[in-house]
Amino acid sequence: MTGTRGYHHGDLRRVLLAAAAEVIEESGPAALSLRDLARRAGVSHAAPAHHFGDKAGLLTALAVEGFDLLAEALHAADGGLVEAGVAYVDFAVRHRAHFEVMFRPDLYRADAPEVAAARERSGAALRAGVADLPPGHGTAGDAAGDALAAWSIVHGFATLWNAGALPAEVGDDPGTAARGVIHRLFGPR
Amino acid sequence: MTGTRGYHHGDLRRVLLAAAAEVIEESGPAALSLRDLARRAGVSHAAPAHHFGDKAGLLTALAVEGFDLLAEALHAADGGLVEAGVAYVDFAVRHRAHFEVMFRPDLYRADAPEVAAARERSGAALRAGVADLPPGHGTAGDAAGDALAAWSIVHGFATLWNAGALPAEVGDDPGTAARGVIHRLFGPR
DNA sequence: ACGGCATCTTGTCAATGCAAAGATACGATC
DNA sequence: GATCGTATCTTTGCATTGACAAGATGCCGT
Repeated sequence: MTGTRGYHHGDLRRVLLAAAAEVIEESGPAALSLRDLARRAGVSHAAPAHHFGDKAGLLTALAVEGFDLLAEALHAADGGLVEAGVAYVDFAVRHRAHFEVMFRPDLYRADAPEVAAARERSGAALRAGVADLPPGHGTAGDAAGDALAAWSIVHGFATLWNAGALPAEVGDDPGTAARGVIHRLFGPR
Repeated sequence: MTGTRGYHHGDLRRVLLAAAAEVIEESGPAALSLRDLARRAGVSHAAPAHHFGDKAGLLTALAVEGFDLLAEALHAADGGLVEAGVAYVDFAVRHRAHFEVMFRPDLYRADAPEVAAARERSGAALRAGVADLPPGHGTAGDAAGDALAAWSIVHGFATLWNAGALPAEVGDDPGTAARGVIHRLFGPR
């Protein structure tokens, strides 16, 4: 099914998305070339256009996939807001390419309905994590504010980590480092 | 001095950097074209290469300029860690193009010595803000941890704001919204 | 068997980044 | 003030890319 050699590739769409993620992870979105992806997949240079229309179309598909993976990761993280935050950072590091594209609206069609739907799914997962917050945590029960602060701190940490902007003393395990940071917001005092 | 017409432009380097920032602000770094910048400046398409070598060189210069502007903004923000954080967010929104490039190492030569120096200048400014933190703020005097948490939350908020990822309820003034978020970390309880 | 349709290919064009080689003017030195 | 070195800018050329158009191939249902 997947190893085909004939005229029809059979799995091109998935292969192209995976190759795109690989390239972006190694060299960033700027180095992405549709023709290079086609070469890697062993198809003609115009084959990707059929599945995604253009470059923005491919990145749109990648963003949708990313938002869905994120929603899944957040749902899987049982253990309150702190663990959801760790899962967020973990996702950003493990799926660096998806994460990078997702929050770069100039690279894809961020207003596409499929994107909005996928984004909403992960947004709901995030809010569910905040709802688990035990009341009386210092903040005056402002759930929206809590969510914004939590989102900001994990998103910022993940972004800085991926950008290589953090000093070496932070360590080499993003999960534990993230936990320490998140505890300053919502953890035990 | 600046309105030259002759063979020599006289101010090309600055004009190109300004035009680049403008283009990036409007359409993102992916839409940046050296030839387009040259057209805007009224020079030949190869003129930019002389000043910056290549595209990465231009973005390197933009990143250096950005780190210096950030250091300046942080120094100017007297009023403790909270105000420094607000200044950080304010910088990211006002100089969105610089900010975007600064934390995208794949776009420029992040290992260039001029970049490291400029980055260190803004890093020192950030740490100076953290040192102002009154002790006994809940955290056990872990300055490095405080700095990391503070940097993460303001960087994340700024990034999400610029990406247009935040819901409309947050409002339209990044400064006040940021203040609310930062207060959850270090503000009065 | 046949026809519709999704999939993939070939060919083409404008735009871009980069490099090489040449033209022009500024400024220091005499 | 003339001359020479050099920084600045232009012209030309080439490989790569994204996007489009038209055609080839094979799967699938009728």
